[in-house]
Amino acid sequence: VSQREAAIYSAAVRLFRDKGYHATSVQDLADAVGLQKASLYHYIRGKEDLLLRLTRDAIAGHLEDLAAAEVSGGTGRQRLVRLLFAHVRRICANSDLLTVLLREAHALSPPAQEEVRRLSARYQHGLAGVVVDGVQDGSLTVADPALAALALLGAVNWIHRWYRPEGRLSPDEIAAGMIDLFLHGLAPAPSAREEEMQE
Amino acid sequence: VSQREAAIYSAAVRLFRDKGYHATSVQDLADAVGLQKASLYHYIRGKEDLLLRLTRDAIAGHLEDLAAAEVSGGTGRQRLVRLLFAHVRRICANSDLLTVLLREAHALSPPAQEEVRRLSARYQHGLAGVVVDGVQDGSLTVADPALAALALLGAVNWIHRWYRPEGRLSPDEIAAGMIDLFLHGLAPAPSAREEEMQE
Amino acid sequence: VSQREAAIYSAAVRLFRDKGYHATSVQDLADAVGLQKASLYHYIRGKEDLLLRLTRDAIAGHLEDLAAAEVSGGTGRQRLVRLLFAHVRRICANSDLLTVLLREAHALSPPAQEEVRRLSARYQHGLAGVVVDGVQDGSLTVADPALAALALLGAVNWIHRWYRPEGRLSPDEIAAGMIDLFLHGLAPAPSAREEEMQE
Amino acid sequence: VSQREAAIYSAAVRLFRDKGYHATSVQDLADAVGLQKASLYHYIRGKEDLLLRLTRDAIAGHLEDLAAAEVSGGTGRQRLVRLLFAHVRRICANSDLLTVLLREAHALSPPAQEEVRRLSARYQHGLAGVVVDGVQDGSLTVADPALAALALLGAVNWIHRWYRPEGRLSPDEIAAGMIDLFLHGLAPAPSAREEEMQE
DNA sequence: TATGAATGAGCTTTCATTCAT
DNA sequence: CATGAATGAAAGCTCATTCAT
Repeated sequence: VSQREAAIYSAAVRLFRDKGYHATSVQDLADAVGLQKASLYHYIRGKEDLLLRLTRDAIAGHLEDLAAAEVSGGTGRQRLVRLLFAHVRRICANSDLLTVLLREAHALSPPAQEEVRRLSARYQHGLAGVVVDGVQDGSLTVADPALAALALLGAVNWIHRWYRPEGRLSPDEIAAGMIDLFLHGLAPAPSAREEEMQE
Repeated sequence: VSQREAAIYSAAVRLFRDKGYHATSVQDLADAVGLQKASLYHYIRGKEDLLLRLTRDAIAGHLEDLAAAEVSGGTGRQRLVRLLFAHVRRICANSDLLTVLLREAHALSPPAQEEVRRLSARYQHGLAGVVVDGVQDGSLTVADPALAALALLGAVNWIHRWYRPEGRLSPDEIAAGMIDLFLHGLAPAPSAREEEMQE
Repeated sequence: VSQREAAIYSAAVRLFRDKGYHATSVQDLADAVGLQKASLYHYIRGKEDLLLRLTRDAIAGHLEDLAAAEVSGGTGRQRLVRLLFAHVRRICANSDLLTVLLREAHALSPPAQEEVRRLSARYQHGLAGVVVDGVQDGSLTVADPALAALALLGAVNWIHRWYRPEGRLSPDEIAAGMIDLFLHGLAPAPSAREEEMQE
Repeated sequence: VSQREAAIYSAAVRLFRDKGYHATSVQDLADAVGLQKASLYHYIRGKEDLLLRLTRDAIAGHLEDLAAAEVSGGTGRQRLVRLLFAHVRRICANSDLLTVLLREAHALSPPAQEEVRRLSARYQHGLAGVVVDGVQDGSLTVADPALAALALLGAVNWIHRWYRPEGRLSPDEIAAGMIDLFLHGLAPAPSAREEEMQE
């Protein structure tokens, strides 16, 4: 990737994040990198292709984290903790990119959407697999691992909507706080599970 | 609200959800309700106004749930459980609407976005307040209530991305499962918190 | 003409004058008279017909003035003075109407424009005729009566662009001042005509 | 200004003059210059901007004439004669442009209208100033110079409504005829001013 | 007499993309 | 590599008018 290409990608992330994919015109992109509209087409195939690449890159990073966690040693719980840390760090470092991924993927063509969906599902299943591992090796206890994985994913992905670099908590503090919550819950030590189930 | 207006609103929710706000043309909306484009303008002020109304309605429902939970009796934990149940039920019943709210709100004009942001913040703070209540009355134990509220919100809002009415779990089962997870965590009985913090 | 019709006409004059014919919507007219758009059509045949009637009325007034002047006695100069007084008074009393006539007549259909053109020409020729009368009876001296009539017409019609009821001069003062100017000119007593002709 | 821009401007003048600003669509303009609608927008910012430029240009020409007359030597009367000649020539050469200026300026946005009004007022005051100069140096005699300036302006601006290049009088003949009229008036040599004042 | 609903035609403008230079 | 010019398509919206009630 040339320098120009990198500039185009990062401008695209920022613009798509700020204005949205559809509201960002090719002219906006050209202005942001100091080129004419037509010149952009030496570097990109088209506006949608640009979004697709961004989207793919975003997921690819998370899949790398997943792979690293999967091959790392220790109990399932330890691997889950490592994965969540990596996930939160990546989100905080690239929150614009995740915003674009989650908000604009539906602007892609059906086949591209399908690809994104497949890659996302792979990550989700990997995460669930780590939870299952923890259950099997006794380091985790959970009634519905798939549901737990979805809850975890939602909680951490939501971070991109509120995280601010200058905020109260650093990425690692956010990760630690969430992991603590997920592992030990909100209830004080021994609790009667029955009562709160009835609304 | 006349019958036509209701038809327009529900068509808008479905179309905005399926194709996205920008990719849905006024012509699409007109076709969906069997009117000419121009006739739509007897019922709506414009496309963006339609989105704004939808968005407001979506948040208003959740704010009603919040108010109901706040005035309900019992411990903070009990109120939190009630609120989460209501939240999950509402999301599952109107998942398209939440999708539109979360995905398309940025297409609104700056003042409208600000309004949405303000209303959303009110809900978030209300949720956090319930958690704080629980901590104060001893029914909940949590280090960072604000962070916990964000985690809860993320986990339950994420549901709109995967919930299918015909799926394995009913809305109440989803709510019960998530609440169980949030209250008791993934870790088996007593746990040493220190170790897992180091990645 | 019913009261409603009169209200519609006067609202139309005001709106056409303020916003222009094309920029005035039927909705604007309806709002101005407190009716619904559709109800207006009980009183008017259509928007253009409304403009045509206004236009015809405007010229008709001036043609009445012309007829009155023509049958009045005295020298041509006296009749010219009377006509100009009447013209200025009418313009000042109805400056909005003249604005609409002069500015918006071209929005009419070709046949309607032709009618307006014909009526206007009749007035112009009548005015020129009075000038010719004055030349023939010795009360006026002018090289090119037709040109003089056009100059007079331009000067007095221009009044609608600057006259304000609250202004420095009353309509009669304006008329008197202009007539004085037209009759005696700007040059001091005897003047050498040759020099200023060469630029 | 490129050739295309010039073609667009002149087409706009002709079309706005023939059909009026509102009745001229961007499609009409595009057809007139042999481009697609969208291509026009490489040369103009928008339809109203086009009108504004035309309008500004129209006044600018007259203001140049004014400046030239003001710095020219001789008596006030001589300068007035020069200015009127220039004015008439310009109107006859560009009568379409003046038609657009006078008839369509009200279609501009309020700020643009204000600009046009200001520039027009500058010309009017300049003309009145020349008349005042003539009064002060004794070359002109007039009771109300401001009123006289308005009368002159009306008479000459009216020309755009009747001038035809193939007509009986050339622009210079029109100018000479009008100037003669304005300087010496219609009344034969000695005249009793009182009588004609009473209607 | 009054109107809510409806509409076909048209508007100005923006868009992503192509191509000759 | 870069770009000015060009374009087909489509966008959101407004319009004057009609008509059943």
